[in-house]
Amino acid sequence: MDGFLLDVFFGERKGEKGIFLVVKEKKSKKLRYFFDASFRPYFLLDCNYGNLAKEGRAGIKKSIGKVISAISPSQKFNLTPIKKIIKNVQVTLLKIELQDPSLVPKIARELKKFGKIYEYEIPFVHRYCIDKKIWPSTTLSIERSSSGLIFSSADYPVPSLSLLSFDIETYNKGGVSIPSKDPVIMISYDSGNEQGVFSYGGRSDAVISCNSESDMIGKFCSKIEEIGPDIICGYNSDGFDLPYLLERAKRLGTSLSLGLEGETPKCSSHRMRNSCKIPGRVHFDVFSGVLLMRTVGAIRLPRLSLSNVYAELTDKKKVTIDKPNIYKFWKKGGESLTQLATYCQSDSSSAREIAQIFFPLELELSRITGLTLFDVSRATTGKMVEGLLERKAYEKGQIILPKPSFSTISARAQAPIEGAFVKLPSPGIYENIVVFDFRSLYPSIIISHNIDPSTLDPNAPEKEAYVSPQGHKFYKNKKGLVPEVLSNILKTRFAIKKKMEKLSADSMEYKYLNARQTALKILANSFFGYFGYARSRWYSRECAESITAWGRYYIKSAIDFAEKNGLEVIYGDTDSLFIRYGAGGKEKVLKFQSEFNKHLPESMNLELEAFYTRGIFVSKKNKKEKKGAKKKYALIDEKGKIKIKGFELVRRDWSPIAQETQRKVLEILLREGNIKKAVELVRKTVEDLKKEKMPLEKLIILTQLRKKPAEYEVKSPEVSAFLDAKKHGLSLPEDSMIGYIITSKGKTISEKAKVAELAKDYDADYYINNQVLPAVIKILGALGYNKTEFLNKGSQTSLGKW
DNA sequence: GCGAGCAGCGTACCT
DNA sequence: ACAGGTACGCTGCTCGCG
Repeated sequence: MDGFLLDVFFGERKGEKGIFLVVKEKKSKKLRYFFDASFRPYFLLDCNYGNLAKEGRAGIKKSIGKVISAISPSQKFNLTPIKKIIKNVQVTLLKIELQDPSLVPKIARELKKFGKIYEYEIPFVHRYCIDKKIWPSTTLSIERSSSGLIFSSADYPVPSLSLLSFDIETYNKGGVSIPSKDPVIMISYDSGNEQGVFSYGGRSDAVISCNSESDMIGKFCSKIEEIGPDIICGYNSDGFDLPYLLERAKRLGTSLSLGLEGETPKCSSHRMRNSCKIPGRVHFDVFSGVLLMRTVGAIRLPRLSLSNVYAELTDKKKVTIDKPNIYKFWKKGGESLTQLATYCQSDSSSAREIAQIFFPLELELSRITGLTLFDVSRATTGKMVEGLLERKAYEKGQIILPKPSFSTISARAQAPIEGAFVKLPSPGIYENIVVFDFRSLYPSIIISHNIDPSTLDPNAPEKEAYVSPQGHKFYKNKKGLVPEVLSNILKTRFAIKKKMEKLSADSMEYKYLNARQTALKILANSFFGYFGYARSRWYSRECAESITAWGRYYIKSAIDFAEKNGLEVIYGDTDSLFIRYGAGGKEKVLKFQSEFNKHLPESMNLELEAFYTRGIFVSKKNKKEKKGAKKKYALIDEKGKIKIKGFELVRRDWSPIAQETQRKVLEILLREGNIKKAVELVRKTVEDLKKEKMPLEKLIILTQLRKKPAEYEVKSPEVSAFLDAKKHGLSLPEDSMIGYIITSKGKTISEKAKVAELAKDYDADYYINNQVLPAVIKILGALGYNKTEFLNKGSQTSLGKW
């Protein structure tokens, strides 16, 4: 049978316990389960197998037997020798096969006394896929034999997968809905071809009327079964919709059969995060896709609410509703119910739209890493790298390194490695700037110097090794695991990019390739972090610090080389350098680039990022020494496009009025170079603030509380605003974004800070002197505009400080 | 008792 | 729960002075 491997999970169904594969059959295009109970979980023991006497073996068997008889007496086990490479040396280990995966870590720990244990904490589903050499989210052929399932590759394209989104509304009279008492009042879905809203109680043409909550849940489940989607998605459905529905169904004594063949979702909670499987389909929580986008820097939003994310990704506004009154809309019925239905439907539809944007990327990440779609969509980049390395290590016959112990993790975390180099800029405004950067600096360093724990050897002869700036040696000949995996990733990505050049950007092929190259890029950029990640299996301090040391070496070499060629390097950070060039200087900088590239290893390259007509660097604030500020600059390119980094206006913890004023000042200076106009603008803003006519929403400062309020040592304005709000009976979730305004009442700034909902006025002096002026003064200062000038022409009071 | 100066906390940014 | 480098506001302390 040919099909697409949608999911692999371990569980129990119809009395059968084991591995289930969920496959979309090629012919029927239908989903079906394949059950395989033949594969045994196992771990490895390094007990000096070659010299293991009979008594030793008997001792091991006895120990295993002891644990088994205490927990699960009917369990069988099996011992066989197996060869693995540990640190470049082939050794024979004892493979201990068991029946129940949950016994693996327990028995492994018991056998520690006989030697070092390995591969006892590999998730069973992943273990199965690795050993069976099957890749989730790919097509394959399956045959059933007496000894379980047999796989071979099937060469046909990935079928299109159907995606249905849903959303629920809950009764919320008491503020936050509590699943033990507040019913689900509405459910909507969108499959692309079909939308619908279920509700009960009131009547409206916009809803399919149900008799009760449980009738509604039943009708929803029937609809899912009828449509039979491959993927079910929602927004934060791991954290809210599915656990809520499950709890309601349980209380109502009804089933929530959203899975294939009536299976019900299974929710589990792991380290604060909840996840819900829907057996036989893939439950894709769009929110986890959003989190991934945030970690790779693709989106940056103060709040990751559905409406914010939707607006950011599609440039469209979503229907909204007065959320605290949702229960009233429902109760009222009629037009109100229609309104609520429209809102609920729009939540489903926008979640689906976002899911469609992310899905191709998630699919490729799954295909590349070998993690299931379910797992990869919930994985951090560290988990993805780990999954891929586990597989590749197995393919090469290498041992999968163990997870570090708690004490190892904390020891690693306490000794951070030295990072990148940042060149100190001189404050000022510059004309004609060119920016060069090393694309994929760290990945290319890893490849060109064969950096890997297995190639690291302090005793390597200098001739046979790459020697890092601190003297770590890496063998040149035998290719390391990470360099090998990484160079395949980069090669593939390069080939894809080349292919894309010939395609039109709106073709299906282009979109698919773009998702694939993005997935490869995300992975490539994660390997360095994984070496230095305290919880990493392949952690290597030497590798991580060699990478950054070589990184510093290369960027400094580029700067030196440029300066030796008479060029002025004004700034550089990690892998980039900013050069000022004079009249006719374009050829000169391009010549520098090509000359410099001749000195680099093959896989490394300094590339031209862009030419800029003007740029501004400022000095640091509140420091006596007039040093330039790093990681803060504004540039305008030859097409008039402005790029701003690090300034207050890109930081959400500054008020919109300060951000807006700073943006306008930078724009005026970059586009027109008109200082007077910029100063005039600032003065006008200050006047407006002083008249106390500034709308309050322009004064809201956003800050995230990253700890529980009680855990703070210092009572900062945002903490103080939170506590004040709580005193006023406002229910704000802990660990959330606080929007506050500095009001006029109070002595310290913290006392004056009130959450936006409670603020009635604002402290003009604070917004002038602590927000707007600090945001612009350094910029104007960089242009030789000094405070006396400001004082003379400026209006009295508030400018006095400057 | 009080303001200046500074260290440390804390957040959000850059690559 | 991928890395380190950096800016900078605010609180709360120390210190010197009266």
